[in-house]
Amino acid sequence: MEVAALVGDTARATMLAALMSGQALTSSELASLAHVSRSTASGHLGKLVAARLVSVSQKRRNRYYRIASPMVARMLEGIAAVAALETPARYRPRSTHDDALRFARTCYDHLAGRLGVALADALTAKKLIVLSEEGGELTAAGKRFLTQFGIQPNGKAAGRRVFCRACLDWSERRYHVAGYLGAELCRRSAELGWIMQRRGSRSVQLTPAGRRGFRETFGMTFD
Amino acid sequence: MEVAALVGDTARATMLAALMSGQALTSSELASLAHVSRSTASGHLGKLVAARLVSVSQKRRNRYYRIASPMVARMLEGIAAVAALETPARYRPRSTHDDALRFARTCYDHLAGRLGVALADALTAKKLIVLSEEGGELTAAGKRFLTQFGIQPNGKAAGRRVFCRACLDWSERRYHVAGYLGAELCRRSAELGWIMQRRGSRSVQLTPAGRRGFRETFGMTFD
DNA sequence: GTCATGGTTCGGCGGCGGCCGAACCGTCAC
DNA sequence: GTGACGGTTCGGCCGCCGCCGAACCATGAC
Repeated sequence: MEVAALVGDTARATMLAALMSGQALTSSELASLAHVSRSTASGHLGKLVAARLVSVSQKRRNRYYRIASPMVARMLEGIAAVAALETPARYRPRSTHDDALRFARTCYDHLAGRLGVALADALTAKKLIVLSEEGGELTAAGKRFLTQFGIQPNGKAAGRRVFCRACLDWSERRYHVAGYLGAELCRRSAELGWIMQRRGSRSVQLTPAGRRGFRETFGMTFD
Repeated sequence: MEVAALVGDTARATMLAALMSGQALTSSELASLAHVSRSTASGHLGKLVAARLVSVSQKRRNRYYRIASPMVARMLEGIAAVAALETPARYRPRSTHDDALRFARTCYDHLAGRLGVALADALTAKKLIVLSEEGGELTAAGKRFLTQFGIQPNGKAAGRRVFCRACLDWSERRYHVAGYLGAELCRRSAELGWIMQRRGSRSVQLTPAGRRGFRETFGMTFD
């Protein structure tokens, strides 16, 4: 299981966590996020690429790294879920950044945290989706709704991956929506300016427009 | 992600892999399987228990270790699936033990390998279950069949966990049946003497009775 | 009681691998 | 051309952690 050993190193784990935002990041950015020198980061990234955990693409002078596949993302989710369980009632430092992550973040390509779980709850309550640990399904009403919301229920990308899947949220310990649907919900929310993501961070900010939009469209409230 | 670091060590990974057979094993057995001294194994197991990846129970003079939860098992499956992908077309040593594992093994509590995938295929072909990446479902015919086969579709344990779930088989790169149904199919097959498991190994042997049984009951053939 | 067995703890050894800075290589701007 | 910038490679240092054997502590058989 040398894969686990790769993920086991702190610096590499930090880089992978940053890449789990779904963004493509450069070697230098990752170096600074992981608090190591560029040379060290380069070495780590080389190993990750060799192991096919991340892929790299050249754009002008920069090299952009990203998670290699949804399968890798799922593995990392799984590890994070177990890691989150592991801490019993112990003292938890709770930085403000942690709080931000708990509120809303991206999980590779979909929304997670309180926001992600609330969205899943709202969709369920409105009977637009049926979500269970085994997967998820879109209702007829859901199909109509999505089209109206700006998501193609039959988009060309939809056929190539799981349509709707429940993903265990490590901070909320409940499920949120992943798969094609989860990714599209996240993409469309960003497109509408409801959420914004800082570069190099997984945390997601809810804009005033988003606060309004999620309320009016999904009946969600915050605090 | 110190969880990954724990799994990353060769000796611990070997122990976890052995425990993924679903059996409870003693410290000494795990030491010998991982080719380390008892003292070393004891240290490793202490860490795994502390991290809640494995649990331990005392029976007479022996301490029995086992995977702590289905969630941990799922995480390990996920890592194994990625690890199996990682190797491109490279040279693969292929020992006879590996071949045995590829043919049939347990994956925590259900069947995997060619046998596991073939069973999933047979159940699907007979329209007893519907299996997809997102999960699985039992048909009405499936419910009748299971009862007759000796599995309670509504057993008391069924409510506490996912009923039917698709688990990615790392050797076949296709799905087999996991969840309560997967576990019950495995349990019942062993009960009928169709399969046998060697202690400390994940590999599963198909008995002559099993060869007959799987053929007559599920229409499966081997080689 | 004695002896055997299963398991953990302790102390010390050794090596893998992560870390850095310096040097180096391309690409781009000018 | 020169200089700036992003990235990788190299060499060497250092420390963590996995390893073992020996001692120790149980429990159980007799």
